[in-house]
Amino acid sequence: MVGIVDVAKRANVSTATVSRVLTRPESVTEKTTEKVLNAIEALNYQPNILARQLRRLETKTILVVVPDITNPFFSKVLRGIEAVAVAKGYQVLLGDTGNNVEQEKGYLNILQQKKADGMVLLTARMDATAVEEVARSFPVVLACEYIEGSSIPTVSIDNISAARKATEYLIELGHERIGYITGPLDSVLSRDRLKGFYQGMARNNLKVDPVLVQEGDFTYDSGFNLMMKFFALGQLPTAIFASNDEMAMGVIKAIKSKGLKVPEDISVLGFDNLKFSSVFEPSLTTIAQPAYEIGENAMELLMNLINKEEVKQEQIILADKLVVRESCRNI
Amino acid sequence: MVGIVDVAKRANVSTATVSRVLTRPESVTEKTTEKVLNAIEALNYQPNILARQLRRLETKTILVVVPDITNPFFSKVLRGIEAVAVAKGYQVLLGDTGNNVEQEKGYLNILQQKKADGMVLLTARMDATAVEEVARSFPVVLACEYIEGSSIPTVSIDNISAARKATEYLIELGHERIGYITGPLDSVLSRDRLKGFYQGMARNNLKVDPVLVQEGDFTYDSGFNLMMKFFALGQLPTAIFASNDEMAMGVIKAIKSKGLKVPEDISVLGFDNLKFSSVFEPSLTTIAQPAYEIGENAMELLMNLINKEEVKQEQIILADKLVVRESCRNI
DNA sequence: GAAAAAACTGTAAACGATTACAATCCAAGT
DNA sequence: ACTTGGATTGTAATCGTTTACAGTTTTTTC
Repeated sequence: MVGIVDVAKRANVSTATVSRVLTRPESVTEKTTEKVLNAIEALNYQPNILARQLRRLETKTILVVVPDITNPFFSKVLRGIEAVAVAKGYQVLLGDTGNNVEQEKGYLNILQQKKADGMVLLTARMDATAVEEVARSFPVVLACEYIEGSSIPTVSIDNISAARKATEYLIELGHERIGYITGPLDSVLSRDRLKGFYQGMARNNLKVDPVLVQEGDFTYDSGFNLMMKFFALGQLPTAIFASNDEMAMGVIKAIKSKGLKVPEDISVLGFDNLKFSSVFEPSLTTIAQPAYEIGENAMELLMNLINKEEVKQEQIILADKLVVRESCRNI
Repeated sequence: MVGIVDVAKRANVSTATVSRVLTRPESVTEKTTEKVLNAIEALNYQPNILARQLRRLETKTILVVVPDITNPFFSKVLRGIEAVAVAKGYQVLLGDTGNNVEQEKGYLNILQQKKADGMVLLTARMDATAVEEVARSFPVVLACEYIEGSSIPTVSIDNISAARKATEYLIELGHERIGYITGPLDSVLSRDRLKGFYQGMARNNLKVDPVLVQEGDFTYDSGFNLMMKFFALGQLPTAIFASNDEMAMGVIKAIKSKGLKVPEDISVLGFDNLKFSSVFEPSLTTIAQPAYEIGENAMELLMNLINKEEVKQEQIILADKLVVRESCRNI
């Protein structure tokens, strides 16, 4: 292994000078710079980042905790994060929890052990106090999710208003008997969307039939199964609002499997605007989240925290958008 | 920041002992262990991993270079990698290249600078010699892709035989005039699948019409556009083999847009078996790759390299599978 | 040309753990 | 009681950089 001392020896300078050539070239003569660079070249020297990190007490690494990397929505957020991270000279350490709360907790340690300079959480199902505890001493930002009553910086859309908007869109189309399929209710995000649904109904003086509100888990299968459950119960709604696109697709498949048509017989509305949602038949009317931008913003927020710059805005709310396609129509 | 010396002081032992309690508890008395643990507890001490890493010259981190994390196939491979990585006490550093060859090269440095103990590449479009150079001094394994004539350990399916098998399936169904849409031809993987297609045709004494072989880039749009090109050229094939599912969907959309039906008028075959492929209408007949297992195997191979264990098998070929659904039928 | 200022370079102490080696302790064997 | 040897523990070197501070050289100024 060739180290800085080897370079220093070969170039006939001190290790300090070598280090300076690498980190603050303007502080050293052109002549010495050249000598040093030659030596580096000749020896094919690569500084050991670990040593630098230890000395500087920073890792230039951030940890991203994702509930499921396989979910295209999250991977898009992740990409936004990664893009600005590398632009700022940071690397991304990946923490996929597989939707497992225990693993989620485990990743908190990585921060405390100084293996990363900061963390962005795309999931916050674990003990809120544990997160807050860590956030007190280390840079942490939440993306997509948030923790109620916490002051941890957050970037997300306004799930409540988005769901309300979508619900009211269905109501405008003349639907009154609307079914709703939630995400897992241990996440605030799911609860917020549900809240938005209730608000939309209430504002228009419509009653929500409790049997038409069912808890799913964001998977295609749960959408399919819950729709089948609606069929089994008799009493169909005229429209279904599924709290993500994947479940919406399951719902539609279930409807088709009964020989009915979407949107002619039942309208279906999704949430996320996956790439595939426009390809699906019928193409999905859905709420689009700016996934990539959420990632970018989260990372920028984190950079501010890490650099102890003033954080102007602690809660960034990005705009969502209702994308109207074919899966909903007036009654 | 509370360090090991603080703990040592409070427990009235040396730093060496504290370290031992943490790393080899069996080498220290029960009584002292307890004292130390108490002190650790009281001070809420977390060892600084950087320091340990520097001393041990290992990072317990591996780098995964992915062409596009947003692609569900790659994210599934990644998940397989991550799962065995964390099981073995390693973390995953993510390198998304955005299909950009320059960025790909950049990630090689991370290894050389010792920020990771090893690397798995899910893409190998860059200069083969550069990769080999790095692989000589550091643990590297390739997954999905491979480098021709190189001895870098690899895990993938046999793309040639898989594509040949798929082609022959179409031929069995009676198709003779078959179109093929390749992936980007700067990747071996794409060239292999193309080779398999040619082989399948040749074995059955069928001529390949050169205009029916077009280069795509694995995106939905390229599938759509190339199919439209086939229409524009007149002279339609009776079946299209697209070298991934996303393009196959584009192809099908294009066919439908012309008022034709799949598979009644034209059969379409894909490759990858994405989650959505079974939901798509018609559901796709396709080649299934064991994405998760590829990831697992790659990581296990890498572990062997890192631990300098003997690597029994340098090239692991996993089984692919033709999944027959609705998008192809006999002529 | 000497003094002062500026620019550059070198010495050595960090960073915070691990671990080779030395020192000590303690029980068992004589 | 006195070795002996194994089990614990402590001392201090070490990993490979960065950087405060000191020392040296060069440039500027009068």
